[in-house]
Amino acid sequence: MHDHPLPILTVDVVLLSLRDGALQVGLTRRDKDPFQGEWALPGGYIHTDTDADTTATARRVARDKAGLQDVYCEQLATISGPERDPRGWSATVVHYALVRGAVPKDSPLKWRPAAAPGPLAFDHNGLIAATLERLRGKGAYSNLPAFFLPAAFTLSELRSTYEQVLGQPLNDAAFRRKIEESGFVTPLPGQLSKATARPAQLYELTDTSLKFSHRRI
Amino acid sequence: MHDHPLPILTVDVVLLSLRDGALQVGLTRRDKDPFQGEWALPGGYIHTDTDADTTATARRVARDKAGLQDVYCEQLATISGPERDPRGWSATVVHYALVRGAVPKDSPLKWRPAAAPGPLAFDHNGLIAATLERLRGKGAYSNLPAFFLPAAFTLSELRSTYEQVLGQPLNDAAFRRKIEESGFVTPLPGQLSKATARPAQLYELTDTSLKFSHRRI
DNA sequence: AAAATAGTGTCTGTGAGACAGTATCGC
DNA sequence: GCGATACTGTCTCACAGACACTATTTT
Repeated sequence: MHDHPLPILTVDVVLLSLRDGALQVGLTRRDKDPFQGEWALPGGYIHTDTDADTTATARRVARDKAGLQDVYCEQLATISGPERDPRGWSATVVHYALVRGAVPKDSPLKWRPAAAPGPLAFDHNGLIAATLERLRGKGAYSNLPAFFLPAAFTLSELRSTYEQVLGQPLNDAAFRRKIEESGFVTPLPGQLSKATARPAQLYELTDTSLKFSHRRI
Repeated sequence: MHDHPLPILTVDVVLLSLRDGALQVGLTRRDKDPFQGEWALPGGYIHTDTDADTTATARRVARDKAGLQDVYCEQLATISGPERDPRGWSATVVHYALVRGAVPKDSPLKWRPAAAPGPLAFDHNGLIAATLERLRGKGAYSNLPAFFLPAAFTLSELRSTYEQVLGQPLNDAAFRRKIEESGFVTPLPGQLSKATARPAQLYELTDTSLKFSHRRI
């Protein structure tokens, strides 16, 4: 059929969560060689008997290795080469997954700041950096950052989330205008948050799928 | 090492060229099963002894199967699943490659309109459609469309290229303003095109690598 | 001169940023 | 009342589209 050996093919998942006002990435400790004992992104092999595609593999990894059911998962890119894995020529289909709301207390992962996760196995530091860059690019024109929030949220929380994802402060009045006109969110009638000062209107995502805006948020 | 069989991993290339005022895609006829005799994207297996990564594989395919040396090549995505190849669970790392200038006369490929390439093997129609979508998205904010042009070009040719890629007409005055301010191109001093009417200033790309603009072109 | 393409100047509407001002809570 | 957070109204500047206008070539 073919006269070239197939490369090692894996799926790695950059699990991201918004916690303590900063993007955090979920890491696991490797229990086998190569890089045994070092921190790494959760990942695994494709189960050709059950996985519908590599995104299904990523979802399975998030569920089985991290206990996370409710994530927004998307493919980032495939990174490959002869040197990145000591076992030989390898390719990894990298996905990123945004955790909705707070991370469960019993999460088996270690959560580290995504901007400075510490030294990791393989080229995983680079994969996280590439994910953050993609997130910044896509987040400025879509409802992607809202996938970090629980079902109901205030516009102040939403703006703060966009600021964390985009890495820059946003003008409050302009943000409200643009979000209003984007149609990304719908107010929950009568529901107000119980904040420390004046209560704020609660909103939910109009559509929980990825939506784009023709304007920059 | 692992108890799951490795999927079939290939690299497919969506070769694109601007010809006769429309985007054309380069196709090859399959000489073996599956889909023997049908039209398909050029592709192949990774040569783990020589290829530095999957983009190197794509460049090698463009060179050996299409005779194209001077292409801009970039990864699109990895498409995978149990059904897309009758031989079993497979993944293909799709790249797209933009051919600079005219296609050589002796190109062994058949060139078909990218918007309507006819029925193709595997899921290759979908891969072409996804490439066109990516091209539209990326082309509106970058110098990507200019990679279809030869080294020297006029602003009218550049605008026409952007219009082909974006699929919509562009305002001439606004286009000149935006291109001017983007810094994407540099005038070639004294050189003028020998067009049918008034000669036009010739330009070249300031930087032949992919550059982004903060404004929409 | 007419046709054709290249290139410029100017008006206008839209939208983003800035920021002051108002509203509603806890204390 | 005061502080804090939520929200709104308005001004201004930047920029995109429209389009008329000028410029330079071939025929």
